[in-house]
Amino acid sequence: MASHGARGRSGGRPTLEEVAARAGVGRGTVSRVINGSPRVSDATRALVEAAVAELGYVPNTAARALAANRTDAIALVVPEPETRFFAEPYFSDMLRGVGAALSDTEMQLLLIFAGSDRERQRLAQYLAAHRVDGVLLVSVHADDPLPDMLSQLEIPAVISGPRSAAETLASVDSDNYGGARQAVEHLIGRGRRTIAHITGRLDVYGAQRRIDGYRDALRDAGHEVDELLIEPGDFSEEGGRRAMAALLERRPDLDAVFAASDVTAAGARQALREAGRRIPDDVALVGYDDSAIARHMDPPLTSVRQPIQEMGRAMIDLLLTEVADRRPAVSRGLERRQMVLATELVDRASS
Amino acid sequence: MASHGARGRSGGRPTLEEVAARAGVGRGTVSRVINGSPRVSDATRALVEAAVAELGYVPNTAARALAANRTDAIALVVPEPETRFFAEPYFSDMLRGVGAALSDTEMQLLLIFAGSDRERQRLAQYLAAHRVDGVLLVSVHADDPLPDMLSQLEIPAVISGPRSAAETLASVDSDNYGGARQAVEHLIGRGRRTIAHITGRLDVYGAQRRIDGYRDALRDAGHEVDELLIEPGDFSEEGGRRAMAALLERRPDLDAVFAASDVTAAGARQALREAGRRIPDDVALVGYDDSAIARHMDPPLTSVRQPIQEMGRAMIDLLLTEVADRRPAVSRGLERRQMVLATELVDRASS
DNA sequence: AGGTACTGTGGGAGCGCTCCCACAAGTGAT
DNA sequence: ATCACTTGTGGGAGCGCTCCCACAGTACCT
Repeated sequence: MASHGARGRSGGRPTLEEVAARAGVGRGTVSRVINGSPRVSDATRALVEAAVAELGYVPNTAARALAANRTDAIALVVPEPETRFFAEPYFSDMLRGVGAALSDTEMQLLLIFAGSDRERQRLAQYLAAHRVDGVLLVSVHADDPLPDMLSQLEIPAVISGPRSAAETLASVDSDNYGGARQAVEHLIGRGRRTIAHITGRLDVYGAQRRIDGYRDALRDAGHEVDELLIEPGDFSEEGGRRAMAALLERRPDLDAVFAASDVTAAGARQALREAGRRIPDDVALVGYDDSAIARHMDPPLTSVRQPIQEMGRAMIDLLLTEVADRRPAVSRGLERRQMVLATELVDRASS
Repeated sequence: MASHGARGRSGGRPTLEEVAARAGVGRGTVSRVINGSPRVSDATRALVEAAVAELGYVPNTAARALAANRTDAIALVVPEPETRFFAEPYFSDMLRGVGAALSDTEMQLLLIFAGSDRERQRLAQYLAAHRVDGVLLVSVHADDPLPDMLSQLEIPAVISGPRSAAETLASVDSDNYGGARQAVEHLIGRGRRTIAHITGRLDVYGAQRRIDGYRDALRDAGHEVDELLIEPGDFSEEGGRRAMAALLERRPDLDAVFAASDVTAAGARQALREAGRRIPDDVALVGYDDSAIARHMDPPLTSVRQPIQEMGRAMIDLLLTEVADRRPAVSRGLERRQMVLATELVDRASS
């Protein structure tokens, strides 16, 4: 049938040249029409479009990539094992936002996991080959070499959750400081007096910002900040349980807890229950993320919602701008592009 | 270290030609080394490899794709909305298996959702542009036009779960018939006498096979098959609930139920509970999929496990063979390639 | 009349590969 | 010595685009 050896004149997919011949114009003109250049008369454009439709012409991506030195693809790099990716609603929401923002584009999204060393290796190779025009980085730890590799290769990148206040990459983040303030102010407003905080991993910038927000909210309300009420966690359930137990031992009189994540709050709840404290009667509990866990907890957990889908959109916006400008924002000496999106407190029965 | 400034003519990435110059050989020879051709002497190979390492050469994928007319990429097409994808462990397991099988390959995996019409449109465009060498199709309904489109475009494809016994595409499936038999034989072995079956969607081939397995297992054990004990479901929880209620009304004396999916079993459990039947004391319950639901049900659900990761691997094996052979298996007139993998009964407290 | 500026168009020159033919050199049978 | 292979190698000819220069045509000045 169709494809024997010599895929000659008319056998395979139509080429630009064939469309040009059909429309009775030159190759350049067809290219202009395909790429939406304004420098084509309406009559010619119509002619070309007809030919394209008749032949069912679809541009050859490889040829375009080779000639134009771009791939029309960006990667969403997840430096976590796949399991984490599927377990945490954060990622799927992010993917949704990114996908939505990309759907009006010709850009294609690649999902790349870099959890294992092996996968890291592959990714490095991949990036070195410049197989994507830009990279979206989510969930990056402070000491990850990935961002630097990206700068080195001059690949535009946007990070969700800057690594520090001095983040050099373009970044999108939710307002961790403000979110923490909301949580604490809410608890104060409910009449709680002794409010503890179980932090996230201390090497995560966002976790630090939440601590800052916690402190400032108390201070601004005229409470003093008792360092004994701050206990480090690590975003995990077990960490939350341990931290809560420690806090209860140290300050049995506490009447509220702000946990740095919903999962942490779940752990804390467990410890509270074991200690015979009722939620919210004895101790009010507020989490962070507004994940499915929060909605299904017993009692449902008051939590700080991050606009994750919107963050995904914002990342794409930033990235596409940089890609269009053909180099990372920082190397153009432009003002650093850091976006911070507002959070929202979702009030449920736990507080 | 490796990459300082003046690399070759223009300062960009090194090309084949530059590697050739550096190694003092011809372009063709370098290409041969890169692609692992045996027709290169060991001495020359060493020379070229050294040059590659020194220059940090990485092949240009676009150029290769253009010249060789292949993309070294395959797509995993999920004709479902993203939400389903993340909700069902089936997909993540599949992805794991596929990823693992692909990790020794140069092949790149693309994850493409085609849940909405819009996404469908994009996918069609994508396939028409031949941007992948092959396609993995999961969760395809009987009337989906996708498989035909693929054949039309002569894109190699492997489907998980054939659409019928006469599936033309290469396919991988678990042994639905055998799995159902295992479930029913298990119930018979436990001394159950009146075993009902809540089916899956009847337009899904696998669901039909499970009904066949149910029937034959009963027959072979000397039981007669009572059609009143077979109630159609649709794989959903609500469907399971409804079906169970209908069965209880019709045959209040039943003492076991084989449900076509864990989710269905969850619905059935609800109906049983409402009717005051205890599990497994009054009615034994067996599901299908061995999903997280099964493990977390109360009581934990006996279920038929499908080797989903292995299925992913098998799909890749089939697909890569077809891709290497450059056209769909069926058009080569080869024996159809249908793989069927064994299932395993996971015995828990519900039976 | 000539000059200048634009708009629309055609087509050459690559982009960096793979494929394949040509050919030199070696090997062994006749 | 001739022929017939085999092995290893070089490099031409594309693959189907984009980029950009050249140039015809038109418009509006001097």
